[in-house]
Amino acid sequence: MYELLRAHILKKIELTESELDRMASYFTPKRVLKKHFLLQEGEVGKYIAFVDRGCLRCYSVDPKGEEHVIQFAIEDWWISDLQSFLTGEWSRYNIDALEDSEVLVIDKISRDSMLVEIPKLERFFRLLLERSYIGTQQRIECTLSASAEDRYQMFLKTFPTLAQRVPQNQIASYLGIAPESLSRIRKHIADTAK
Amino acid sequence: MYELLRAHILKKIELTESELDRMASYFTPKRVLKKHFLLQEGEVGKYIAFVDRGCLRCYSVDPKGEEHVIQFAIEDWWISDLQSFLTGEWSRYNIDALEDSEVLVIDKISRDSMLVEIPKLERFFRLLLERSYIGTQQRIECTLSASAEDRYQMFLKTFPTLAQRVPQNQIASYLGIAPESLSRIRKHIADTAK
DNA sequence: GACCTCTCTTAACCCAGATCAATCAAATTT
DNA sequence: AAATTTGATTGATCTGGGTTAAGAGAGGTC
Repeated sequence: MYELLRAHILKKIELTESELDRMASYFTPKRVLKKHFLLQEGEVGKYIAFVDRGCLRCYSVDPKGEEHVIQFAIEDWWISDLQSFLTGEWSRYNIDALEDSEVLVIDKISRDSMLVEIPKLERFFRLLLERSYIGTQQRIECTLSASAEDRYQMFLKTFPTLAQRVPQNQIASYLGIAPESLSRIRKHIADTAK
Repeated sequence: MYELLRAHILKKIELTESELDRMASYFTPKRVLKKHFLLQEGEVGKYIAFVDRGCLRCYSVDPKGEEHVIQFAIEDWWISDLQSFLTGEWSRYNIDALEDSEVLVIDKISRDSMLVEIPKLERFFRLLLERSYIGTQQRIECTLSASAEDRYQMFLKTFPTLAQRVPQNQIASYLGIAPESLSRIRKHIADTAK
């Protein structure tokens, strides 16, 4: 089950077979069933997880008890509370599975050792972060400048697969709109199309 | 004028004097006067800039002609259109100076050479990106869960210096609210306080 | 000192999207 | 298969913040 991870890394940097093997040996497979947690608010985010199969989300719960989806992750994506992972602070986020999932996790000590043993991976993680950073920045731009309907349209375009797999109310939460509003927006799009 | 940059890097990684010198030699000082541009929409973002003195902003202009501030940068911060810089695509952003500023810029070819010559800097940029990514993710969480007033309060807390230096309408744009609304919010805060 | 230009404030009105409430459909559980 | 839970839809109503418009300081510039 390390095949996807190996391929994922080779897309960004070059590693020898033996480096790939040593890299893989730092990761531990973990099964996360639907509605089970990989991380709960108040814990320390021990792991960074690579999704081998399934779908997870990272979300916060505000004082009113409302959930807000920070991030989704399906196959070939990473998910974690990076802040908690890096600083050792308690997490303000929850990460749970929207489908039965299998992930490969690595803890901080292992990752640090791995980066020392295989310094080429520094580059991999820099590239990965560059992409992630660009993604979040685009999401910010989007919320600053576009209407709820436009944001939904962009979501469909950017993440067509996710849009199929994830419940509508979760997408609404990710976009920062009420589920009822998303329902109306979808109706409006459907009406306009025909 | 490389002192601030040297100190900035030493805060995250260890470099020898000679490595610091070689690092600094890759950067070029550049003066950007108030209202002048470091990058304009449609150009390719050639540089990553480290702010030595002054204050700049990165913003997009939407189809209605409205500006949306993506990022501010003052002394000891970095500013760029990372997407354009990395991919070579045309930028959708503008970067201009809100005050007369001095920055240290590095282009892509130089940065790549620098990273090859001083691989320890891979780590520096990874750490820098980790912080930036965490920051943007927190900003997203904030827009998803907090009211305009709460977002402004958090801004004041997180960036007390910026709040002093930057015009109110720019802060409003950064927070995704109309300048008139921010004015009302400030009045409300003042009224509540006394 | 008169004249711009920018930024901020205030007030009246408006609207996109939230909230509340009821219903329906489709999974899950028992 | 009946009962329960979960997610989606629809309608009615409300509201935070947008929009428009007008005026007021505060620098700059001639």
